[in-house]
Amino acid sequence: MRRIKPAATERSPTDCRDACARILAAVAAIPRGTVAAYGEIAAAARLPGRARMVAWALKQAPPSARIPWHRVLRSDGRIAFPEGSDAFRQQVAKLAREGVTVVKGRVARRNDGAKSLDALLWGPRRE
DNA sequence: ACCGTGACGGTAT
DNA sequence: TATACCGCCACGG
Repeated sequence: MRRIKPAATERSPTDCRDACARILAAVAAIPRGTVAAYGEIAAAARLPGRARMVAWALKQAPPSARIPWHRVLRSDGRIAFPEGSDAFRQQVAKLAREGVTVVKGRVARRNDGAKSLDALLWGPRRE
């Protein structure tokens, strides 16, 4: 596991060392072609209520870690970046390459699939 | 130590 | 459905 941050922040039980590792692992576990919400990842990383920390972890993660960050969306299925921004377009492109389409900043419902966004988005997750 | 700022989320309006 | 608020937590000024 790579060093996430210099010693400065590694002092409290809530610091990055373990939490961050779990977060990145959770994101890496999202199946290709599916997506998950920041809050979902936080919960999976045993950090309920700390969705913002997921965003932070992804931001500071080096590209070399190859984390599938594009599979992480807001709980309402919308892209977290401002529409039109570089990151926004990049995420849409990456998702499209996995068969996930985005309309107006929000992940589109699968034509024949689930009736609700949740069923589509989180469907692959075990029940 | 205080405070504003987020790749957030849930509830109320 | 779309906003507005407020709770959340780590960072940086």
